Amino acid sequence: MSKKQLIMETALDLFAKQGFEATSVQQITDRCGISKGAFYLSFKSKDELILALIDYFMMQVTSDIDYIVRVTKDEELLYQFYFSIYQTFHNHSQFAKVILKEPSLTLNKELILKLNYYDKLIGNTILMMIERLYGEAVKETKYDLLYSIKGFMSAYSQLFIYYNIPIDLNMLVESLVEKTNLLAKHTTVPFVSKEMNDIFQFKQPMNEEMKEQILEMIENKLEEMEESIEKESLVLLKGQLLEPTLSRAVVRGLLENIRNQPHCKWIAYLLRQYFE
Amino acid sequence: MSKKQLIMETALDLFAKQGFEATSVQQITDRCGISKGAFYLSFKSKDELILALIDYFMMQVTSDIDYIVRVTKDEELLYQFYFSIYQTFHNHSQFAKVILKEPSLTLNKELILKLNYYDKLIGNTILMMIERLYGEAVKETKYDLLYSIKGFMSAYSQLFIYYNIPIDLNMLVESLVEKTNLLAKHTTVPFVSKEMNDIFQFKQPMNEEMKEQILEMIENKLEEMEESIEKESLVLLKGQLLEPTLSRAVVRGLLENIRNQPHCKWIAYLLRQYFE
DNA sequence: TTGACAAATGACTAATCAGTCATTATTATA
DNA sequence: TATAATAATGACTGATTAGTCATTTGTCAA
Repeated sequence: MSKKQLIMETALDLFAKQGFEATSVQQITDRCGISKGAFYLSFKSKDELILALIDYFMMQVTSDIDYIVRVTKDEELLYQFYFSIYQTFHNHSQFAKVILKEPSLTLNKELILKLNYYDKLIGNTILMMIERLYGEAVKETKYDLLYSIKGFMSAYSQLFIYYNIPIDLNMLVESLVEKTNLLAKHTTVPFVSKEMNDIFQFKQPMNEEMKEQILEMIENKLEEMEESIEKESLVLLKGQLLEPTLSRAVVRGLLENIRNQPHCKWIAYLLRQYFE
Repeated sequence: MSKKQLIMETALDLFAKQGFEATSVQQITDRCGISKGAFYLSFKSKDELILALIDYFMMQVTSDIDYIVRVTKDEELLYQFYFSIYQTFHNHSQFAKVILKEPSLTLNKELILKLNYYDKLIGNTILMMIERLYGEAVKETKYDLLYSIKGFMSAYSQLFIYYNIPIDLNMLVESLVEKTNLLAKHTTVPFVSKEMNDIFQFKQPMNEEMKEQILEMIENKLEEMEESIEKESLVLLKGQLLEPTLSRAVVRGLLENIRNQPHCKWIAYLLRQYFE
């Protein structure tokens, strides 16, 4: 494990237990068995550490959910969606604690923006799922459905983030699927309008700047990769980004190729957004 | 306004903006136009201040909701319930920010216990409402309904706590009433069981110790009250607490008498719990 | 073995902040 | 008005902590 990763995992544990502000850099480095100075070789500041933590986990979560929504067939989608959400909460419960408990951290505007940004991305994915599953039927109420789903996620997550109760995940998910379907099929009174939702999630359309960012990420990634199918795929995708020549099917296949390369999930997610 | 109150309101603003840890006592006292020493005449420590803030607001909220649930007739109950919740969020949005953003505050176990305590009380009130409205029909699913309602509360509260969007409160409430009724009437797959819920909300039955506490509060209150119907009512209620002689109807009336006396809401709430 | 480079150290600095207390100001009382 | 009692002050203390940097340790290639 790299030093950076060691610091991140150690810090995560401590933040989950004590909170961000109450955890000193000294405490982190003591626990890691390294010196304080070594910490500053990996991170420019303590703030940079928490931002890195958020990126590290939220990228995973966001791209996982997006992938599920895109590849799962309709009949199983809602089930798989909730299943993946709660599995993630379970696998990364330490991180979930930090996020759910500490959206304050008012010191840092950047942090709030970051959390907002990922919340927006996940919201868009959920909306996409709602539209696919229920179509025109929920035209008026889809934003309410989005908020209801978010409500279910937060209310039920508390149940097993703080306590280690053995959970029948299948039962939980079945229960939420039923509730979601009920609301989708019978709700008639809308409250959240498109405009209201947009105030929070004003769309950031993919633009040239974004393209540059993706390109840069790909190039960094390519440098550290060894020759392989994955690398070849990424090279082709880079070409497609610069000048679109490949068919949609080929692109889809190439994305599938790189998806399971560690750290490539996020690039795959961004490219998927860009190409559509 | 008393000095204590001035400090509490000033601190609330600052905590809502900057968070608890990031706000220094100096900052609070500067804003109040008093010295740092004066702060410590009103509060033993900074921690005591946040605990006092939580008590001050949560007592109001808890007793308000409980009152609504007890006096509103079934047909309007759900509407009035949500209406009161969101009105409270709106009126005390600064406080809501502190609470919703800062359930961490990991320094202080006492604080977490306190928040848990009020959450439990409110949960019990909501459960009482659910049982009254839907009865046996939701025997299996009432705890899920409780979590769904909590989910709605938190998801929708975000909408207008952080942004000052003009809100059609009536529409919001209608929309949540419909959702709640839908879930209550059609949910068949339960997930949260009584036992699971009890792990969080293990009942603290009213006991002798509680009785002593209420008595002490009443006596403190009586000292600062002037002769009035309210004082007379409170004296009678104190008698009833020591030795029950009055009829239920009389007790109910007396409680109604003191309910609107400032600061008596909480005593009324506790007495209501005790007498039933 | 030597020397050059990089990695790691931890004592130190400067800043912050909760809480104290000797002193001063204000108010109530006689 | 004089005296006592109470309220308020703010400089100070001690503790903590983010971040720095001169020094040491480790690692190679020559």
